[in-house]
Amino acid sequence: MSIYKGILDNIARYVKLTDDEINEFTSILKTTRIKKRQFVIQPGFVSEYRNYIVEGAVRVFYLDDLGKEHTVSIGIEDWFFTDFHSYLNRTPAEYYAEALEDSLILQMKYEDVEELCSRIHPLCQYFRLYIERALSYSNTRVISNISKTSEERYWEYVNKYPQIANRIPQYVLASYLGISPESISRIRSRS
Amino acid sequence: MSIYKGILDNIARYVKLTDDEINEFTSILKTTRIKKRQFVIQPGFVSEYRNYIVEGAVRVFYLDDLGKEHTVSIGIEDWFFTDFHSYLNRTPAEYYAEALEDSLILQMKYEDVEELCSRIHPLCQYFRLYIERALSYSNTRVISNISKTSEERYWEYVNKYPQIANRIPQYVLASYLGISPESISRIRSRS
DNA sequence: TTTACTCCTTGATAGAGGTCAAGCTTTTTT
DNA sequence: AAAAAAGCTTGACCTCTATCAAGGAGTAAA
Repeated sequence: MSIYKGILDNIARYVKLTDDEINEFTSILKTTRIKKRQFVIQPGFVSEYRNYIVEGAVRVFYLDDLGKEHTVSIGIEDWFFTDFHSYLNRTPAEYYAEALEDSLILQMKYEDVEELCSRIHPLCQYFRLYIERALSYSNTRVISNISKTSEERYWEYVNKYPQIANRIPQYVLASYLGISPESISRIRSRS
Repeated sequence: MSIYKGILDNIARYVKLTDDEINEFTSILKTTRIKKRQFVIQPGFVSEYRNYIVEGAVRVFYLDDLGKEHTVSIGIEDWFFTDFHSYLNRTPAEYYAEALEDSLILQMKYEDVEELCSRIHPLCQYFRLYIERALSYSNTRVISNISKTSEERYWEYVNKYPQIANRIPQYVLASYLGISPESISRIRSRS
């Protein structure tokens, strides 16, 4: 089974590409294996790629002035990740992306994506439709952060993504939800 | 000066449209005037339109079970707003959109946008590029919410958007930042 | 110029959740 | 299998900020 099956199925849920277009698209994909705890993106370096996870788990996080980690995104199979600001503006990244497990990812360079999107209309449609949904999800997360208690956010996440919650360290989930690891531990013990 | 100047300039910052394409695009725009305190989107009704603000100010907010308001977005001239989840999935809205001033907006129906985007490649590009930046901004807001104190978030916003902060009621900004109005008042009095 | 909103401020109080510290458990490495 | 590293739990304490309550200021309506 092709390594590209996942991403091509993902695209096919939104648009229909011809065989030629599929070939053009897969030709810009770089396959990369990363070991657990290895960094794919680091502050100071431009995040050159949009990354798609074929297998494994990756988190993107911000390290603040006090040395505390704040997780921007947690991705498993069939998720995209990058430091979007760095990727779009070709400026040094502010975030780290770290493999939480040995992972296999597909990387597509900014220039290649832009070139293909400007030439292949359906591919442009795909990214537009995909990202509109990502934005809708991000809005939900913002509201959850400002309107819900730590306990509510924790159970909401665990119920919505049990397969992810059971797969990642609790301190990562804590830093994603904006809760201290100790509080997560206490929330769990309460029930 | 045309009422469409703002949105066409916005598009022109990303892509070049032909005169015919511009005409097709402007033909789907519905011009709507809304009075201060009037609702454009309400829970229970599908958010049919992507809305662009020509003149005025609009906020989108969520009303929780306890009757508290949580502001999703604050927009002034040259901003888009909608309940994206409702708009994309044709499901009843969960948010309100309320005019903070008498406003003039341009409304484009989901079906019309999709039809044009599937036919006019540069327009699809425009929305893709625009929304990628919106997503990048949304990520920044998430990190700000989980990593910064109320006081830091307040001054960050005021320094970044002084023209908006001075134009909207403080309780709206409070509910956007996830801070109580009383705390905002105390933060201000502290300096 | 009263009346009535709407919005903002200030004080008192309480509680959610952060921090620090120590010990325990599980996983990884050698 | 022992050692080391990584991750989780629990207790004590404390701080930030939400909440409740009351009053003040500014604006719009009558």
